[in-house]
Amino acid sequence: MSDSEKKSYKDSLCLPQTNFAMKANLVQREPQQRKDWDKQDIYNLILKAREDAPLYVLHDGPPYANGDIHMGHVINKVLKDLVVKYKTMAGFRAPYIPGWDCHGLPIEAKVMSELGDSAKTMTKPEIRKHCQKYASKYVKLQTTQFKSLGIFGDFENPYLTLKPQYEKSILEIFAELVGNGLVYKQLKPIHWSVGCETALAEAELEYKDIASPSIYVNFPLDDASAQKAKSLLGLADAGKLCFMIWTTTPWTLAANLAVAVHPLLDYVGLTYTKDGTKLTSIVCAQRLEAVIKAAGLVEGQYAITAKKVPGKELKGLRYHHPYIEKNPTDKDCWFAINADFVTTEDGTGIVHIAPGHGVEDYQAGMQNNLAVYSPVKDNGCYDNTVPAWLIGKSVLKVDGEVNDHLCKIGLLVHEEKMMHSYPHCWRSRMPVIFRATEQWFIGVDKVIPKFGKSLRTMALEQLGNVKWVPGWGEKRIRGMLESRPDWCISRQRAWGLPIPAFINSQGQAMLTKESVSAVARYVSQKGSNAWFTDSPKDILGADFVLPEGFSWDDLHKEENIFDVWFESGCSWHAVAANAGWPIPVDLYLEGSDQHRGWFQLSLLPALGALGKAPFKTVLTHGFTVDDKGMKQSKSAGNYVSALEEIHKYGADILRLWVASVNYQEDMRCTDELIGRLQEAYRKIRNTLRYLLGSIDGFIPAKHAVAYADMLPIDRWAMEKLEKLIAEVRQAYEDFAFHRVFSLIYNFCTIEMSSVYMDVLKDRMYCDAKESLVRRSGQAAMYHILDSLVRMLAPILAHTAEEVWAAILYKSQLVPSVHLAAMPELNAAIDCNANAAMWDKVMTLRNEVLKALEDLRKNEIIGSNLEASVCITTDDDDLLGHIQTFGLDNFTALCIISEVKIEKGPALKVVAQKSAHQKCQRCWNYRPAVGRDSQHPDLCDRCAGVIRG
RNA sequence: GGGCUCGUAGCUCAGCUGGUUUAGAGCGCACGCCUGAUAAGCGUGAGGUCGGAAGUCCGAAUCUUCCCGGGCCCA
Repeated sequence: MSDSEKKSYKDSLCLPQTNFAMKANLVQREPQQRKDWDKQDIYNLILKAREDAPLYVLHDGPPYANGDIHMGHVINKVLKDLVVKYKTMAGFRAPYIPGWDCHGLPIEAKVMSELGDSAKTMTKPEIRKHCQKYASKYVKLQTTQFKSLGIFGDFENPYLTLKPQYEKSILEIFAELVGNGLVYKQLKPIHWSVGCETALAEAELEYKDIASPSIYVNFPLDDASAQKAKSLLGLADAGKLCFMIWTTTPWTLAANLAVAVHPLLDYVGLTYTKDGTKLTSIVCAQRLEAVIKAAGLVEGQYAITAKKVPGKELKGLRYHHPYIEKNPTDKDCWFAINADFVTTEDGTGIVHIAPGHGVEDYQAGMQNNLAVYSPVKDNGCYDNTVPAWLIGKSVLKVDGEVNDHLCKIGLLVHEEKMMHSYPHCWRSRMPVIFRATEQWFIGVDKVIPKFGKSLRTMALEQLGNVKWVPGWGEKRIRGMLESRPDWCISRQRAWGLPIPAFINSQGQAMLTKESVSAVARYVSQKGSNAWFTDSPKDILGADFVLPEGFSWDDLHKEENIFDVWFESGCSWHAVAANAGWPIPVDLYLEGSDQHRGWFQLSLLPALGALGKAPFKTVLTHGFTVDDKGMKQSKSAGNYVSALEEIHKYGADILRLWVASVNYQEDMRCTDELIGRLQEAYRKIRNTLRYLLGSIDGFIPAKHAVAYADMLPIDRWAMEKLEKLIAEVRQAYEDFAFHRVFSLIYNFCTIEMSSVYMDVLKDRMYCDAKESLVRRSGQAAMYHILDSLVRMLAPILAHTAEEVWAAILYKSQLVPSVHLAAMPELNAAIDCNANAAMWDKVMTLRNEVLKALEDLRKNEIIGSNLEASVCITTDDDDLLGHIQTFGLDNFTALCIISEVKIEKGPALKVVAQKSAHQKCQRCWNYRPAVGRDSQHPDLCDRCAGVIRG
C-alpha cells in the first residue's frame, strides 16, 4: 500500500476545527479588543446589567498625577481589576471609579523648575494654573496607560482631588473635624524642608546615610550650682565644673534652653586637664568609658569621683550657655531637667535640649515650662536673635563654624564624623531640619465630646472590626497608630486646597464649623482658586455672622494649604459617600506602605467625622524587587519599565504575571520573569483552542449528555472540573489570585493536556461523528471550556473575551464574558465519590507509561499505540476498579493498543510490541485488522465508521 | 537603631495548629517519542535537606533563641 493511500483516511476523521488562532499576537489583537469594549461602553453596560445586584465597592486609592505608570501601578491596578471583574461575575454590582491625587509638592516643584525665573513674578493663581495643567496632562496620560492594561472603570468620570466638588467634600469633612474640636494651631517643631521652604509630612521624607559631626561639649555650671554639684559628688578640687553633652547637630546649640538627664541613671564627675585648664565633666556612669575614649584621655590623666549621683538629684542645676550671654526667651532657661528618653546607647547621658528643634525636646520643654525657641527663618538661616557671628548663616552649613568657636573657647571636648541615616526632603533632596513653626494640627488625643473618645482610641478600637489581608496588617497599623504624633495638616505652598481659616491682625484665627462650611459652599462653585482672588466677604458671604473679636475690616485669609494626605484621606466621602454608597465601603487595596499613608489618613478623618472606619476590608500588596530580591531603581539599572513590558508582551501577559505571584510578599520582577509567563499563557491558550476545536459541531441544546450518562473518563474530567471550580472560587474569595492561576494552569497542563485531551483523541477523531461516545466527550469538553473561560476572564481579560466570542453556542446569552457568571457547582457531581478508584487507576497508568519508556529506549516501539501490556497485581481493589472502569477504557486511558490484567503475586507491568496489525485509520494495533475483506487495512471500529 | 514582614529545587508556588519511611507540583532543563492540536502534543529523568547556627522534643521545613540576607515603614 502506498503512502498516499494510507493518508487518505485523514479526511474521514473528525479533527478539531476552529478559527481561534493558535498564535495570540496579543500586542496587535488587544488594542482592537479594547476598541470594541469602548464602543460597547463595556463599563456602563456591565453596571446597567447589574443594576439590581448587591453592591460591592472597591474604593480606588488615588495615584499621584505625575509621570508614566510603573510596575507598582500595574500590580495595584491589575489586582483591583481582578477583584472588580471577579465580583462582577460573582453577581455583584461592582463599580470602579478611578481617581488621582492632583495637588501637592511634587507637581508644584516640577512646575516651578520648568517655569524657572519667570515663576518669581507670578501670582499664586498663575502658578496654580500651570500646576493644574500639569496634573491634567498626567491624568490623561495615565488614563490611557491604565486602560491599556484592560482595566474596566469609569475613566470618563474619574475623581480628581482638584475638582471643586472634591474640594468641597474635603472641606465638609474638615468642618466636622473643626466642629468636633480636633483642629488647632500651634508652634511646634516639625520636619522643615529648607530647600522647599515648607513643612513636610512623614510621607515626604527620604532617609539617606550622611556623615554628621559628632561633638562632645562642656556646658559650665554657674557658681552656685557648681558648689552644690561638688558636694553631691564629693569633689574637693574640681576645676571648672561642666555638664558634658553630645550632639550631632551643632547648629541647634544656638537654641539650647536646657540639658536633660535621666532621673534614674547614675552620674559621676570626670576630672582632667585640657589645654592647661582643670575641668570636671558630669557624665552618665554608663557612658564613662566611651567618653574617656572620645576625649582621648589615658590612664592616669583623669580621675573619676567615687560618688555617683542619680539624675533626679541633678535636676535644677544651672549652667551657662557656651556662647550666649542673655536668655533669648521670655521663660527661664539653662538648667538641668529630667527626661525618660535619655538613653545610654550613645553620647554622654546628658542631652542638649532645644525645644524649637526636636520633638522630644519640645515635649520635655513643655513639661518643664521652657519656651519654644526657634531662631531659624524659613530659608534655614539664623534670625537676628542669635549672636552676631551666626546671624543670617545657613544652619545646614554652620556646623563647622560652631565647632571652631566651641574649640576656641575651650568647651569642645571632642569632634568626630559619624555616619547615620538622616531624613531628607523628597523633592529638594536636601537634609531636613526640625524647626518650630506655626502649624495646623489634628489632635489625635483630643477627646471628641460627641464620641467620648479620642481619634487614637477610636482608631485602635476599630482596627479589630476591619478585615486585614494579610492579617499582620492590623499589627502593623496598630503600632503606627499607637505612636503617631498629632497630624500636621498645614503646608506653606501654593498648589493645594487652602486651609479655610481667617486671621485678624492680633494673630487670632477664626475657624469654626460654620465658617468652614461657608467656604466649602463657595469653593464648590468657584473652585479653590477663588480663595486667592476673592475677599473674605465674598467667600464667607456678606450675611455670615462673624464671631466675637473679628470684623470684616480686619480679616485676612490664611496662607497655608492642606497636606495632600488630608485631601486623599477624605476620598471615602468625596467619592463613595457622594455616590450614595454606604460607608464603610467593602475594600481598600493598596501597597503596604499605605498603612502609614492612605489607610491611616483615611481612617482618622472618617473617625473624626463619622466615628467609624471607611473600609470593611483592607488588602495590601508588596513591592517589586529584582531577581536577587533587591529594591529596584532606575539608577541601579535593575528597573523594569512597565510600558515596555506592556508593549512587548501585551496586557494579558502582565495580568497573568500579576495573578501568578504571591503579592503579599516582595515580587521578583524582571523582563525575563515576565517573559516566562508567555509559556504558561500559550499552554492555557492552546488548551482553550483545542477544546474549542473539539466541540465543533456540538450543539448543547441538541447533543447534551448528562454527567450520569457520560463515559467514565468523561466523568473523571467532569469531577476534576467540579473540584477546580470549587477551589478556584474559594481562591478568588480569598483574593488568592496566585492560587487561581496555579489551579487553572495545572488543570490545563495535567488534567487536560497530558491526560484528558490526549486520551480523547482516539474517540474524538475516529469514532462516528454523531456517536454517543463522541457526544459524551464533547459534552464534557463543552462544560470544561465554558467554565474555564469564565474562571479565566478576570485574569486573561482580553483572551477570555476572544474565546467567548469563538464559542458558537454560549451557556449564557451575554455580549461579553465579563457579563457572564462564574461557574456554579453542579449538585449532581460528587467530585470525591470516585476519588479512591481514580487514584489507583491513575497510579497504574503511570506504571504502564514507565514500562513503555523502557520499550522505547530499546527502540522496540516509538508510539505508545504500538505496545501491548500485561499487568499482574495482587491488589484485589485495583482489579475490581479496572473491572468497573472497563478494560477497554483503561486501554484507551493509557493510549495503547492492548491491555491484559490478571491476579498475580505482585504488581508487575510487562510491555511488548503488539502482535497485531496497525489499523491505517486509527493507528491502533488490533486483532480485527485484516478480517474485513472490504476494508482489510482497518479495525472493526473504523470499518464500521467508514461504512456509515 | 526600632516596628512589621519575607527567605522551601533555576523560576512560580504547595507543604494548616510539629509525626504518611527517600520534602511535593507545574514550568524550565536533559534525554527520548509522535507528526491527524504541529512556531503544537506526549513520555522519562536529573535537580532542594527546606537562608545559617543552636535549642526544645522520641520526632522540626513546620516551635524557641540567636545570626545572616532582603522588603516596607519609621528614627
